[in-house]
This record gives sequence, structure tokens and C-alpha cells, in this order.
Amino acid sequence: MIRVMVVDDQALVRRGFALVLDNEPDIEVVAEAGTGIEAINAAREHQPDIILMDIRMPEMDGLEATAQILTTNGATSRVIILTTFDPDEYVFRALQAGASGFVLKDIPPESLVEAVRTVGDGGAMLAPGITKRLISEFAQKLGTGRNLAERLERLTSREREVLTAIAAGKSNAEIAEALFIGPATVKTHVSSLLSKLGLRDRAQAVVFAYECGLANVGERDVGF
Amino acid sequence: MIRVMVVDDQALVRRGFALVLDNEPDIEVVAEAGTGIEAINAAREHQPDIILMDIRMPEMDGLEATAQILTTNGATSRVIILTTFDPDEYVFRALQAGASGFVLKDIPPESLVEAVRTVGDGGAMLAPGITKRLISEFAQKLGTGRNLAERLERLTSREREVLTAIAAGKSNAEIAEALFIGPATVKTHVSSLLSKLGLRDRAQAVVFAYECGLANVGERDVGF
DNA sequence: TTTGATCTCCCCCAAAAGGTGGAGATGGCG
DNA sequence: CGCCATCTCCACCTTTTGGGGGAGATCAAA
Repeated sequence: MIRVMVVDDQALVRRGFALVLDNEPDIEVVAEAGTGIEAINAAREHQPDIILMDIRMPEMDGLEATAQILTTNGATSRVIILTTFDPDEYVFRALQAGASGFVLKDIPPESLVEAVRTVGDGGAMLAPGITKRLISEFAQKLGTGRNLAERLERLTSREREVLTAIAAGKSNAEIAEALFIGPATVKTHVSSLLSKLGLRDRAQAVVFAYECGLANVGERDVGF
Repeated sequence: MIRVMVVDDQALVRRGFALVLDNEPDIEVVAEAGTGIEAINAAREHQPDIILMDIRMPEMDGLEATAQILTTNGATSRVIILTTFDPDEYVFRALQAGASGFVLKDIPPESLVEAVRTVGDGGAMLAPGITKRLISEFAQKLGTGRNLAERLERLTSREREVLTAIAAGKSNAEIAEALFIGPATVKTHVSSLLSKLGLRDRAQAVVFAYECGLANVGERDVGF
């Protein structure tokens, strides 16, 4: 039995979703809320498996409430964002807040039910258009590495190691220490790889490393 | 009418999918192929709207064939990758190749039909587990910017401009030219922002810019 | 008005980086 | 075996970078 909470400031909409879901044998609506604040309290009290969350709400919007619930709480709930349309501006914030789904309110009822079951099973469900945008964003980030990665292959393995270290923000001296070689050797490698890649200085080398996928956002603590 | 091509090296599987799809009134299977090579030729000949593509195939695998079809061809077709299971290693290559969908063969027939219609309508369809991973990858990339972006706010707007220029691989002289200020002023800003962010040199500044989202992979031509 | 922040620019100086050229050692390959 | 790539290091040099001051102008806020 999937225990669901419905959050929407419009009581009518709320009831509509609740009725549709309660009609399913394996789904039970255990709570409703009309504001973000209410949602947070109700989530703590009822610990639902799934929270259907509207974005536009008085007092506290659905994204903020989602973030609160998923961080402060024991985080047993999973959130599906339900919005009227045109999610452009919200979708990234929603994913960042930890939402497991993002669907439009105009979907057919059976799709909503399917979304609840999918997310209940540990999956995720996005509106098709959103999936598409996510894919294209992702493909873009991956895709740029193509031709650049070819340039990368011109480097020797040692030079690639040095480049990786440069992309970690290391100075020549630090690289020397890390690779157990002399500072002079590091300079040789640096000069060589800059020349091979057609770069001017280590700052450009860092850019190159990120653009070609040698270094990736999120892999590094910027603790310096 | 959605015109579909089915590509799979196992004739039985191929026929199965084809029958399921042909059973739908708005879907027509116009071609089948058993290898990547065949797929490329058949795609050129029949110009299907949707291509259901298996990955594991003799001669040329589905990902390579997908990339070929979507780049060389007039690119009117959209590809849904169909694989047996455990897509871990393939999903990123598939998205990179330009696939619009990635579903597992064990889905119920109606889901396959739904995927075809969704992609036919210009959307995208991923298996729930894949959507989830994509989201978490994405949220991670967005999320890391959080605390770092706070450090960013300590900078003045001018310093942020300079940081952005540094992250573009520009030297101090180039930044001066770009911002219509003297090189000495650039040095002042650079020193100031490095100090405020706790960084040592511009290479670390580039790393910081990428990690906090001030610079993003794919935004830049690495033409230097 | 005074204060603080910001932007602009200057000086000097030390450290780091990058280029050039050379050189010895290793190991693979024809 | 000689050839070539690679890794290692050196010396010498120029350019860039970054730090430490100081200073004038502007502008908004106290």
C-alpha cells in the first residue's frame, strides 16, 4: 500500500487528485495540505511514502517546502512536483530540492497513478518534455568532450596526469610532490602539454580539462 | 500515423515488437533490420519517424548505428534504445549519440507503445530508474554550487566579471581590454577576489568558477 | 557631513610560470 | 643494433602573476 499526501492550495484540485488515487486498490491518501507550512507539519506527522506537491501556494511555495521536508525530516518521503504548465523555470530548482518527479496537471489520471507507482518503486517520473530537455542538457555536457577528447589523446599518460593535477588547482611544486618527481620535470610536462593542446597557460588548461571531461563538476572539494 | 523501424539481431524479438506496434491503429512498422549496417541503410531508405534500436548486435552495435543515423542522415528520425537490462554503461553513450529514449525490454507492451507515441510527439522517454539516475547526476551538478555560490556573493559585481573572464582563460591584459580598464586595475580585482575566495591563483579560480556554476561545461568554445 | 564601499590606477617587488635548449636513462620496435 | 618516444632533470631567460602598499573619484548610506 502506497501512502500518499496531496498538497495543493486549491481544495477542489486537491480532492480531485485524492479521489483518483484513493480509487486505486494499492494507493491510500493519508493526508492533505493547503500550504507549504501545513505540508511540512503533515509530512512529519503522517510520514507518507509519496507527496504530490503543487508549486504555487501561499505562505511557502512547494519547492521550498520540498527542500525542507527532504532535508530536515527523516527523509523517508519522496516528492512528485505537480504544476499547471510551463515548468521551465522551476524544474531545475525542483530537482535540486530533491524531487523524484515533475509532472503537469493536465496529464491523464492513469498517468498520475503510474507516476505515483513508479516513484513508489524507487524510480523517477518526469513529463516527456522535461525528460527531453534534461537529456539534451546532459548530452550537450557530454557531447562537447568529443573533439576535445581527441586532442587529449595526443598527450602522453604522464602529461595527462599533470593536466589532471593542474585541473585540481595544484601548483607545479605541489604536482611534483604528488607525482614524486622534481619541479623541473613538472615544468617540462606542463610546457609540453600546453604546446600540444595549443593552450597558453594553466588557467586555460583548467578550462580545457573541464570542457573535455577530464575534470568534472562535483568531483572536487573546493577546499583549497 | 507514426512510422516505425525495429532494429534487433534476434528475428523473434524483432517480430514480437513489430506485431505489438502494428496492432496499434496509429503506428505502422515500415522496416526491420538485424544489424547496425542494415539499420543505417534502411533508415536512409524508409525515413522512419521512430527507430527502436537494440544495443547488442553483430557488425555494428546500436549506439554506433544511432550516432551514424542521427548525424549523417537528414536526421528526421528519432531513436529509442531498447536493451535487455542493466543499462549503466550504455545510457550516457546513448544520450550522447542522440537517442530520445532508453527503455528496457521487460516493460509491458503498452509502455512500449506509450514510449513510441511520446517520442513521436517530440518528447523523450527513459526507464524510471534511468530517469532517477539522470536526475541525481543533475541535482549533484546543480547542488554543489550551493555553498560555493554563497562565497561568490562576497565578491563585488566587478570582481565577478573578472572572475568570469578568468574562467574563460583570459590573461590579465585581455581582461583589461575586454572590460575597458587598465591592466593595473585588473590586477587589483584579481588579487581581491582571490583573497576573498581563499584561492591562490587564477587556475584555482577557474576550478572555483566551474564548481560553483559561474562557468559551465559546454558554454565555451575551447578555441583559445 | 562623514563614513564605507567600490572602482580606478600607480609603484615596487618577489614568486611563479612558461619558453628554449640540452642531456641522460629507459624501453619498445623495426 | 640503432631509432624513437617517453620520462627525468638542468640552466637561463622573459613574461606573467600576485602581494603590499597608496591614492583619487564616485556614490550611497548613516
